[in-house]
Amino acid sequence: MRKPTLQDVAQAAGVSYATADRVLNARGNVSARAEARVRDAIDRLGYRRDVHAANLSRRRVYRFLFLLPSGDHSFFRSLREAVLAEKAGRAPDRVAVSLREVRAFDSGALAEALSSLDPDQCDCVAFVGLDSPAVLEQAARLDKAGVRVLTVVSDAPAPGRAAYVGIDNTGAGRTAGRLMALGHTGRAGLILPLIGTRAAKDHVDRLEGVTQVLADSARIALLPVVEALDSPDRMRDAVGQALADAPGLTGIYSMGAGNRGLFQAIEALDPDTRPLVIVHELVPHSRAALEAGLIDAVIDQKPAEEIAAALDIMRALADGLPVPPGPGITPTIYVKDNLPAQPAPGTEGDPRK
Amino acid sequence: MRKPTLQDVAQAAGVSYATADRVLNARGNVSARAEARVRDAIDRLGYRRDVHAANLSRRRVYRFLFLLPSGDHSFFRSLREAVLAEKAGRAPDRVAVSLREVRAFDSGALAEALSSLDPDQCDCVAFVGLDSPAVLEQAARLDKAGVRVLTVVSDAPAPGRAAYVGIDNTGAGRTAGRLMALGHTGRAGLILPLIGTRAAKDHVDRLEGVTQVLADSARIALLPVVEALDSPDRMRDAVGQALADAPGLTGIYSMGAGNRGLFQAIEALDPDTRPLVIVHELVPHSRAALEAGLIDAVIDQKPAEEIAAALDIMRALADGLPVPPGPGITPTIYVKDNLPAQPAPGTEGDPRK
DNA sequence: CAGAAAATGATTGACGTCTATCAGATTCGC
DNA sequence: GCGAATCTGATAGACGTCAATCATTTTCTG
Repeated sequence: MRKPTLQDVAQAAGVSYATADRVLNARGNVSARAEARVRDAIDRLGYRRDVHAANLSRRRVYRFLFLLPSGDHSFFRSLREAVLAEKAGRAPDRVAVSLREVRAFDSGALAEALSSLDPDQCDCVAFVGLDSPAVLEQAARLDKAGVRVLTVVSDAPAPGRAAYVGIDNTGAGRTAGRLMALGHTGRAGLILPLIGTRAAKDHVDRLEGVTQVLADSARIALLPVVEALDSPDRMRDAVGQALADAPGLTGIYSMGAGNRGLFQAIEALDPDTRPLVIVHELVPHSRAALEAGLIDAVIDQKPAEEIAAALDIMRALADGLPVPPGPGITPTIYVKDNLPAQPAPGTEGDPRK
Repeated sequence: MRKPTLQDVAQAAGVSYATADRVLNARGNVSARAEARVRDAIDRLGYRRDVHAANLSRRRVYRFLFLLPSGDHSFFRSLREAVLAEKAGRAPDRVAVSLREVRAFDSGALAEALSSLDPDQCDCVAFVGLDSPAVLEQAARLDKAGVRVLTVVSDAPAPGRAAYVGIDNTGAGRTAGRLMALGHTGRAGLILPLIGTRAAKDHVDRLEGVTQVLADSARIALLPVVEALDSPDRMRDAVGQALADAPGLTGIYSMGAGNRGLFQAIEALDPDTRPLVIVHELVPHSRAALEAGLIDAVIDQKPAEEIAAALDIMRALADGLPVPPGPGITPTIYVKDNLPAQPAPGTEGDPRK
């Protein structure tokens, strides 16, 4: 009743251990007949290779690399922190995670970083997708060289890309729209959509989503989109301007970053009549604004979960297993009352013994 | 630069492998001096025991048991399904998960099940907490006998209970209240609170939460609480009654189960003027109601994540590690647009090769 | 049918740890 | 300082797999 070993398989197949091993590890020099018998025995016995024993024997270490945007955007920072946190936690499982930073939104730099990657030093790379020919080409090259490639946060339609881990941004935009509509039950509204840049696919997708949902409701109108380039200063000015121009403003939906400026503008308003505000990404500033009642909801893509899910998939890819399905990452809605416990700073890592 | 082995530690400490092993595994018969030298070497080298090699050698299998409520409540069913799904996925990691069903809310049955547990057959049990002396006593007994004990979904203040995995239900109730308030921006409201039973702590906690938040807003009033005992029929009747009695009803918050009856009652109303509806737990019925636009939001405690988190903790407990912090489970808000992809039925498990 | 090529079996030493045994060394009580 | 108790070192065989070698058998080729 014990789990069958390869020895058992060999015996059941009527071949030697060596032959069973040759089949299992595709070493060649096996007759079709013997291979069939072994495969059959594997099925019959329900044999599963003991990955841990195997990894022990071959001294295997999984080498995974994250190429993530540098810069001090809080969201990218939390992505990078999530990687470092996982790094410590996965070490006992023979997973060596490393992190390299590349200039944000710079497809040239990303392609360069990918091209300098030695396929013998890395089993799997993950990066934030950028739709550029050079990037796609490098992804294909790595795939051919035996390095599994996956995208996170934002997809890139590279042919060799084995998986994407991230949220559906159109859905996230629709979610924001749904909340806006909820906040306008029984009354008319005028909403200001703030975007970082039209060049960012995720921002555009969110815009499309919110537009879809709000188009349904005749009473809610959208002002023209303002591009604030993820800059707090521009953001503050743009919001000030909009509030002055449109006194009847009832909602603000910010699809990009740089929300610090937005919060400053709102702080100046009467809390009882301020517009309904929804922003993206739970970072220290947005969390504080939510707790202070300056804003109403934050839509988050849970970077820590994203990284964890990516690592699980990288692991499966490296072992040659099918990518586990999993429900994908769904955007989460935070209000003041369902915030996760504040992680104590510096508590990550260092699990003794 | 390789990871140090116990052999390296022994050498660095100037003792034999056998002595280092005696220290590491607390086998006794070691002088204080030798022990100190070994401990020091462990620290200096940053030695970590290779758990996988150790488990291989000692043929260890983690035996974890979930005692979960039986019955066909969708929520309990999804809990049980989550356990079965994890069971397959964790087998390669030497984790043997088993599931036993006990009558829901029956503390006698739970205590009985706990008492019949053989400490030699199980490393860790998880159950849905019930605050009864018999249950607490059994938890303490098991803890003494070396079986780690944790509660899920609902806590029990047992002294031996090593961890609780579940959401903060007061927070969940507040979250619902916040959404209700959002849906009543700029207008007055009258809300019907539906509860399963006052005997269930989680229901009462949610009620307290929603009351807290709505007390702040002078324009929103709460009707007297209706106990529907998680029964669809009672639920339907209660809602029908309330709609007749209070034509100005603008919101319904259902804190318990049996929402099928609620959905039936709402289906009969004019979709444009129906009250705002919030329920708990994303199960097939509530999901369908959300997709159909019958209700506005579902607050979910993510049973699959809860089980996964519980298993991670059980594993850590069994290895004698400190319980990893982790942000706990926060209740998630689902609207029509951020629903997880429907898991294809029967796709779980059976990962070949 | 001989010779070459291909397939198979048998075996061995890792990997890092556990568990056990046994002989030898050190310390202790008295 | 003698026997007993305690401590220490050395070693060996597992666990399930990998990777390699070598001898042998079978099959193919012409």
